[in-house]
Amino acid sequence: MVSTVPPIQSQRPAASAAPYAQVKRFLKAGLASGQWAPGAQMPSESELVARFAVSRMTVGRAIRELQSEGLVTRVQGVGTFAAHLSRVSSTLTIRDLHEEIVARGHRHHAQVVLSRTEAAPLLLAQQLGLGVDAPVFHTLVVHYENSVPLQCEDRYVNPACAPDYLAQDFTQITPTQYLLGVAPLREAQYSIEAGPPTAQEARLLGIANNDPCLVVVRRTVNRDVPITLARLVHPGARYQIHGQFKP
Amino acid sequence: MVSTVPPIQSQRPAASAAPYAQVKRFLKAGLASGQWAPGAQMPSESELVARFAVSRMTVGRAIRELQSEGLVTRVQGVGTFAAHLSRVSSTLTIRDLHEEIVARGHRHHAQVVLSRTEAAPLLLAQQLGLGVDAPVFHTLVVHYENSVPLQCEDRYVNPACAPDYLAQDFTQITPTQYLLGVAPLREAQYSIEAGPPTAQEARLLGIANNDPCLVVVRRTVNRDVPITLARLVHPGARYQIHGQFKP
DNA sequence: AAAGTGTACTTGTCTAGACAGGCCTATGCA
DNA sequence: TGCATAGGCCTGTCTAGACAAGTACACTTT
Repeated sequence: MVSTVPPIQSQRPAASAAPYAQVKRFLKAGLASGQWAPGAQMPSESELVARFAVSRMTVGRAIRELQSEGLVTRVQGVGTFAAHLSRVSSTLTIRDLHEEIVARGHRHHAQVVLSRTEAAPLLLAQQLGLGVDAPVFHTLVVHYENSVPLQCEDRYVNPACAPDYLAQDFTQITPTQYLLGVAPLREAQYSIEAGPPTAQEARLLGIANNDPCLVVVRRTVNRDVPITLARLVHPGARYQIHGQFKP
Repeated sequence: MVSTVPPIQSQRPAASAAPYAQVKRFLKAGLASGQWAPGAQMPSESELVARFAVSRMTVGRAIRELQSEGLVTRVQGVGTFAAHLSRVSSTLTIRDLHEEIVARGHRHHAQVVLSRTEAAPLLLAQQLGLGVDAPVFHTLVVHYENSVPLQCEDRYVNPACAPDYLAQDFTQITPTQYLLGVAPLREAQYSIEAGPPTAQEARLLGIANNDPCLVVVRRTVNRDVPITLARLVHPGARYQIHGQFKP
């Protein structure tokens, strides 16, 4: 057996994390404690290099990650500054409803109310980049969590992107899941608002005509080709979006 | 004058971006075009090193940034894989309302309906980490955009975090702005839901008692000390949250 | 056949030094 | 006084090589 060369880089004790993570933690702690008020200048890279006895690449990575998290601002030639946290931003995730329900340990089932081809009226045609009266697929599916209606999914699909869309059994696979498999997602726009349900939605969801609903309208696009436009209506009393912001 | 050493690193032509950005762009383009379907294995670091004639640190940075954007998944010892975009996630930013209105080029003004100290009931005391019947600050402010009521801000504040809270003139500075200046923000939780306004909120917002409202409940925490609990009620017809997802 | 072993490949991380370029200020000259 | 310039400090980026550690697979041994 060949004798091994003594390791140049000592192995870290399990207790302490990677050096870049330590630097990052130090800076985060200072920001959280108010040591650097918003707008204040933070230690320069070379100061941190000296303090932690690591290379500049390492502190650079730590600071760059904080920057991408929006916690610090950097100006070339000037320095690094604690960011003004004037906005609370967090990653909002809109998951497929089936996934969400199953993750809660509940049963999900769906009821297909409508599944057919229609002629696109002007507004819809514009949204999907089609001509007026061009054929579009239209489905209306109600999703249940433990037998309670939770979402009314009114969806229009561009036939060019998913020609076999209407042939699917949407009690077995959600439209979202099917479309993600068929057309890679490139871009999505959504709006979240509160509003009344339509008469049909109220009936399908088992709520009153003036019960507030959380309405998510989502439009997905792939390489400038619109794929689908969906209106997801949830009874306000049964559905909330939760989020968290944590530096 | 001392003669300069010939540069080892050739300067880049202005047209092409930094090498790490080029690698990143190449990978993004492949993901967008469907060259690597979700779950498919992507080129390894060493392949990219050979293809782009750059160092491993450079391709590593490119891939790591894609990972932090959620576009790829990496497994040590195995490889890098195109991510399943099974969830549409985007950065949701809840901005201070004043900022938001001014950014739209509109006028903002506020009306202070209530500003006083109250004794915390049980549920509120729990949320703010106080004892039952401990004093809390309570403000109720209505925000207007171009003289139309847009938000009813019902807020409770932990006096320990902002002793001078009630002395502020909230027609001049929003509670959010003041609190951000006084107590560095460390953590926020929020929920978004649709619901009816209270009778008082309906009156203040000039809407009917059963008009749907978009309600954001936000709780902010600093180093395990709760700062404030806010209920922000918006008329459903006048306020929407917009978002976008773009790799 | 089952269990262990070695090896190749992959990502994860770090270093020491280098060049590039933006910004600020002190210095010197007109 | 006003302007131009030269340092000095800062971030932005890259390199070549190294060690660490996880995974997969073929091969050997029991």
